[in-house]
Amino acid sequence: MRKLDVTNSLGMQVILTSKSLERLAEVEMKNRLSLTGSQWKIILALNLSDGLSQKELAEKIYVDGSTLVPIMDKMEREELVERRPDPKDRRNNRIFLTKKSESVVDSIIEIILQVRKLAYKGLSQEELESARAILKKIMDNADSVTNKVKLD
Amino acid sequence: MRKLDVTNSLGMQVILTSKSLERLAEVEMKNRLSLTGSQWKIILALNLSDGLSQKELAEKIYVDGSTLVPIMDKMEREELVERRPDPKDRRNNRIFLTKKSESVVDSIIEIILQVRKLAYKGLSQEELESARAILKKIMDNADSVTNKVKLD
DNA sequence: ATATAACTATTGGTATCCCAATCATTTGTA
DNA sequence: TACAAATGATTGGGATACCAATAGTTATAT
Repeated sequence: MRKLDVTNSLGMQVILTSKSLERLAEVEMKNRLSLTGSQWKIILALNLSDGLSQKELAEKIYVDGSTLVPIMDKMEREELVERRPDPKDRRNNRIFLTKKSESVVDSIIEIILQVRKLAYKGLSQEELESARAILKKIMDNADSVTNKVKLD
Repeated sequence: MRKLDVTNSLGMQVILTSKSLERLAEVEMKNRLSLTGSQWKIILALNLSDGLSQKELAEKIYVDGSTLVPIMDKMEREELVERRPDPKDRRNNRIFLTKKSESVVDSIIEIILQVRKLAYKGLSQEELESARAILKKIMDNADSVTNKVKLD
């Protein structure tokens, strides 16, 4: 019987660190802004480029289009976003931030900066940038196999 | 209105790379072994140390104890694991692999090695190890906050 | 111009995932 | 020893996530 300890592998470390970071951010976003894990990402994405279609938004936050549907339903009920029909192509929904969600953007950014400060303690800018570049390569390798992302 | 593009940050890259790797592994595990994302991790963990309690197993794969309950229910129905009462402490379930799950361990390991080969293409051992160490520090930083100290 | 293909959003089904609360058991303490 | 505190598994509630299939719309082919 072969044995393989994945505990100390890079792949597993990526997965575990991802969970840690998501948890850390989510605790603060929930306690201080009552936002869920995907809501703050969506608000930030729309703050950068309002009026994305649902498909474009899904790609930005890297989830399947169908995952976004119930999330948008809820955010619309909570008046955090607005779905408007695209006059040029009636298949599309165009998503826009509301005044209510725009008012929390600054707080979201503050929390993210605070999370970074905590998470990156004891690490240099060079280390962080080097890790980021390595992870980017790994993601591109993986995606090119899964075909999730077209190669530009 | 402040703007913050998290797209190219290390934190977001960790989260995205994690998703990419999980998807890549899951496609293979599902197509070839009909195993879900958590099932193969659980089988590997038990293959290293059979007879863990549910709590210990949850910690190994870094999920909440309650998350594990329906997963163990299903794996027990599918005869992939067995829950046995702990005679020394009747609060514990001790989890053991079945013959059926032991028979797929080698295939799981093969798939993981194959995934690594694909994902790490073009990267040196030094780069991989350096990235792993940096992520470990970040995880420890994040966990120390989530588990002990309050952010404010 | 019409049939077909491609595309966007949605639905239904299944699987994870967390937190808070609860039950049974064990440990710690007065 | 009795009784409170801690612990492990579970349940219930809410959220996220994928895939496959569908409806409606637009693009493309004959």
